Parts: sequence; structure tokens; C-alpha cells
Amino acid sequence: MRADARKNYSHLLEVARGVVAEDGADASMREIARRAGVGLATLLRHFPTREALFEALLRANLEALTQKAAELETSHPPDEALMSWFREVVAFVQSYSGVVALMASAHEDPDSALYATCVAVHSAGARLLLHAQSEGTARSDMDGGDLFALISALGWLAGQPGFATRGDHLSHLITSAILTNPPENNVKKAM
Amino acid sequence: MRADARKNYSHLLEVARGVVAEDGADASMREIARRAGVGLATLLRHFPTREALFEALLRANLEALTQKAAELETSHPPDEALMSWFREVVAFVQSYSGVVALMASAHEDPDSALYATCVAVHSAGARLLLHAQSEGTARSDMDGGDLFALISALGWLAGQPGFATRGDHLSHLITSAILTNPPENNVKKAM
DNA sequence: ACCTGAACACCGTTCAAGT
DNA sequence: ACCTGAACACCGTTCAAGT
Repeated sequence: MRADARKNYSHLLEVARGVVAEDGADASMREIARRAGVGLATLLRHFPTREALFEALLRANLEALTQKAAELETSHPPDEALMSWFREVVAFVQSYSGVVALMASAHEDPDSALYATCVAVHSAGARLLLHAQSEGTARSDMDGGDLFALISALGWLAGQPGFATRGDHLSHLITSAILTNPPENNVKKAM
Repeated sequence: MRADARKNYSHLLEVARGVVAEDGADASMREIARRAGVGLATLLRHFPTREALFEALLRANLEALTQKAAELETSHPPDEALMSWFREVVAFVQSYSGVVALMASAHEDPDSALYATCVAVHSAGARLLLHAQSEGTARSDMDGGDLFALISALGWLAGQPGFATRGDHLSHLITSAILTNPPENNVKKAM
């Protein structure tokens, strides 16, 4: 890559991160190019699709999550590992509004630039779930896909203004549905 | 309303229903007008916003759901009423892809054409939940807003190609999290 | 090699002009 | 009253022309 191209590349990524933080995952590509002081066509040659841009934006985060799963697997009991990883992934997908739809569709499209990283995260979660299930601490009638779906749903909820404030509470509710023996499920019988 | 206007109105609604069934809630307004054989401006004078169009499209369904809640309230025990209403609303929001985002934002905007009907559905659900809670059959640490959020999340999931097939299963998982005494929660301890 | 402006086919909004 | 085409400001895609 030529020196000017490399400079454009990293500058575009930096600007894109800011715009996406403001406008979410469906931010205007033109707006990103505009703020970077570069032609739209230049942005699109570096990142031919929105997925390609997000692959570059998110790869580090997603790889960290995959690795985190491996660490938790050895350092904690299966149910704790599953729950603390779950919360971490949810926190991540909630931090970029709209990113969850992008990831969900990338996971279905082997040609997507985001496909590989999404699959890695997905199977890291599936492993954690399997371990907890084999111990009997997670419900046995769900699989990695269900786990990914629930995480995605919580990410989507956080992006809806009316639901954003309930994110943590609903996360708790759903995790308590995944575990067979939730630590405390906050259910108090009325009178 | 003039005769030709009235004819346009009902024809537009009919066409819109078809287009929305195909393309979801973010269907192109232009496309609807085009298929109706009418100018885009004509569509927009009948329905000045997308919300206005959907208010007309969905009012009957949403009012039916509100009424259904009242019926179930008298004909069934609180927990059964809540669950069977929940499933019915979920089935509805899953039938129009993307409609759930529209409803969620309408519920936050008193000026939206969909606001009143959404609020009615919302509070009908809150009533059912309260009854079940006062009986001790639904978890006490959630409110009508949480219920609406969970329904919306399930509606959103059904609109994502990768998750659509899991809709029923995840509905079951979530309802079992709402009830304090799920009829059968499908959790088998693995030795 | 890399960048860029311009043309293209879309979108929803607005409005003056027609009947 | 109601309809309509056209102009407008956006969007992402594509490509010939520049350095």
C-alpha cells in the first residue's frame, strides 16, 4: 500500500468510528467520507461495502471477545464463565447501535467480510454454553444459535430509545432463563 | 371526502398491505404509489407519514389485540390469560417484518399517528401482567414496559433471516422466564 | 497505484400548476 | 377538493479521467 493510501486508510477508520458512534451502524458512507475530507469513491475503494468497513472497525473487539471466552473457560466454573461472557458480549453489542443487525446478517452470508469473525464469536459462545449444559447448570433445550439470538435481541433493544434504559434489567431476566439455577432470580411471591 | 379520493384511499391501503407484506415496514413509499398507479404526492396527501399509513394498516389488528386482552382477562386465570395474549401479540408483530421498530418509536412519540393505539395495547398487556403478578404467577420484578420490550425483541428476531426459525422456541424460553411456575420448562438436568 | 468528480438510479419532501 | 409532475436534497454504486 502506498504511503498516502495507508494514511487515508487509518484516518478513514478513525473518522468512521466517530460517525458510527453518533449515527449508529447505518451511518451515511458519504458523511464519513465528507468528514474525512476525502471523496466518497476513495472511502469505497478502501471499504467496498459497509460490512468491510465494520469488519475493520470491529475485528479487534470481536477477536477479544472470542479470546475472552477461552480465558473464562479455564478460569471459572462453566455457569459463571457463560454468564460473565454473555454480559460482556451484550455490553459490546449495545455500545454500537444497529451493529447487531449487521452481525446477524453477516453470520448468514459466507461472502460477508464480517462472516469469519462473527462465526468465531458464535462458536466461542456455543462452547461455553455446552460446558454449562454438560454440568447441568444451563437449560438443555437451547443451542449456540439461540444464545446468539438472545444476545442480538438485547443489543437491538438497547438501540431503541424507548427500551434502552431497560437493557440491564432485561439482560438479567434473560440470563436467569438460561441458567437452571439462577443465583437469585428476584422473584418474590406476592402475599 | 370526495368519491375519487375515497376510492384512492382504500385502493392505496390495499396495495400498501401487499407491498409491506413483501418488503416489510421500510417498504418504499414511492413503490406503493407506483403499484397503485398513482402519483407519490397523492399517497403522501392521504398518509403524510409512514406512521400514518401504518396506523391505518394496523389499527384494526391492534384494537383487536387490546380487546382480546379484556376477553382473556375474564375467561381465563391470570397466568393463562397473560401467556396466551403474549403469544398472540408476538405472532402479530412477527407477521409484519420491521413493524416492531415502528411501534417502539411510536410509543415514545405522542405526536405519532400510531401513538394512541400502541399505548392501548401496551396498557392492556400491563393489566394482564399485573393480575398475574398479584396472584404470584408472574415474576414481580418486571412491568408492562418490560413485557412490551420482550414482545418487541421477539418480533425483531423473527425479521432477521438467521433467527426467524428460532422464533417459537425463543418465545417459549422467554415466557418461561416471565412465569414463576412455568407449566413445563423443558429443562432436563444432565447428570 | 491511488484519487476524484460526475453520472446514475434510487429515496422522501415540498410545492406550484392543473382539473 | 383533489391530483400530479417536477424540483430538491439526500443515498450508495459505478466509472472514466486525472496525478
